[in-house]
Amino acid sequence: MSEVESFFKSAFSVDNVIFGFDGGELKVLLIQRGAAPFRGKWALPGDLVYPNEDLDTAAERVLEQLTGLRGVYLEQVRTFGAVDRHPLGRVITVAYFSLIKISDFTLTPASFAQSARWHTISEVGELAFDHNEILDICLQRLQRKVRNAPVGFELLPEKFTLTELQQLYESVLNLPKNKGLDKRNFRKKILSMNVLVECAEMQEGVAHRPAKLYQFDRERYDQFVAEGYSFDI
Amino acid sequence: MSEVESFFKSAFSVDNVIFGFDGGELKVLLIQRGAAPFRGKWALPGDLVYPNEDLDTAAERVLEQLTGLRGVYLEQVRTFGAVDRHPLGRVITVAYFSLIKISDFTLTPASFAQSARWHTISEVGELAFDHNEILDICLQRLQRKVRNAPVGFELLPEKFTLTELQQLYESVLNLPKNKGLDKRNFRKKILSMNVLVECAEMQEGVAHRPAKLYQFDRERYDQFVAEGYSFDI
DNA sequence: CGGATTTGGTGTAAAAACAACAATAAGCCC
DNA sequence: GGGCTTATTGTTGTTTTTACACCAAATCCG
Repeated sequence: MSEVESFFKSAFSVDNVIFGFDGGELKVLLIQRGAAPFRGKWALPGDLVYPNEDLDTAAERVLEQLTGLRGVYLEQVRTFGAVDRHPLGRVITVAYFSLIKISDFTLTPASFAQSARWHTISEVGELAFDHNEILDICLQRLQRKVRNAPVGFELLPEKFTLTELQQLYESVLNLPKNKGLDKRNFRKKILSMNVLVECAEMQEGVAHRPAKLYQFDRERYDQFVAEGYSFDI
Repeated sequence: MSEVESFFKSAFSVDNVIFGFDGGELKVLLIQRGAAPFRGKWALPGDLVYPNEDLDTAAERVLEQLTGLRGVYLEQVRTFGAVDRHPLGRVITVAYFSLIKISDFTLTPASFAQSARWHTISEVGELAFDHNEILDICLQRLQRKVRNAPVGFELLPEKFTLTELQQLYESVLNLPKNKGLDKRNFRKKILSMNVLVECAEMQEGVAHRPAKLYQFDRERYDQFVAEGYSFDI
């Protein structure tokens, strides 16, 4: 223990809250710890930052090693630095959240090794370290962010239906099933922003009337932003 | 240099963007560096975090040592950790901003020693390290925050006029003098929130019609928040 | 003392945004 | 074809936002 203590005299790490959206629900990717402390407990994926590595790079690395994904949405949220947050020494951690299209997620050797698994937010139990607090803060940040920036699309496939988009918002914002958003008003609002383009294709393989597919038009959005527009739901 | 290098092998610091409001303008408190690197350059007040000190505590300490103030508004903003941000080694820094009533500010020995001085935002030149970037990010954060939380009052004296409050918003949000907020609409909006109470006193010593003084009623605000209200300007 | 100067304080009407609400359409399954 | 399931669409009343101009109260100065 004392060697470990000396190694951990003062270090910094990144932890990554990886959100995904599947089956109409917001999920978070957790790993099961294989070593002490908190062996066997679920935790946020994270790692120490290498001496010659930028913080963002470290967060990207953690994400890529676990999911195989690069270039996805990643945002720093806050740094957690309580003196006693790590039982083996002083470790402050910089928390990030990332948004991935869950269908792109592929199991990597690291995800096997760490028994990574998607958890519905509500079914997350007691996590290692202060990871419950970190998850909580990151979720709040996502909830704010999704309302004033078009980041929701990062969680959906390229082409999606308006119903899927609405379910995404209801799930992220944790709105009760019945007391959710009004379908007509939601469509009116999102379409009036002019950042969605209608694809030629329709939904396939469903046992009911197929819906139109839409895509987010980032170029047009960027142009609106340059003109002073601000996304708001 | 090499001893310094070994000391700075890996460390973390806090930097504090201290905002004040005076003469109708938003100001930031900077210090002039007395030692290398960047000797003589203006910089944000900051310090290394002690081994047994929480991050927030370190930020409070930096603030108190420089201004003599405790218990003022303080918020963590972001952590800056580019590998080369500090010329002598790896130092990541956690940026905070704080809001103080500039009239409460008293020069401490530390402020003399560090030649602390208030700078108007627009007249801030090139700062040490990556402090221009930090200042910029913190200012953006303040601009967002001031619109959806009642933090503006932290910059004003206990009792203030509605004109002062409006000037505060215009200054923080950097609105052009003439194309600012509409006086009537601003008053209507802020008063309709019911979080200001009219004092019995009036403004004194002005060479024109004196204005009513108001106070922010935090209790009432907290109660509204508990009921689901959200501040928004 | 009276007029000039300066800032404080107030209301209304038009436009836009928001909220509430339900009936028809299009495909699949049998 | 009939039943099932989800998709799609408009209107109306209410609230919120915006735009806009005049009188009031105090000091200053002649």
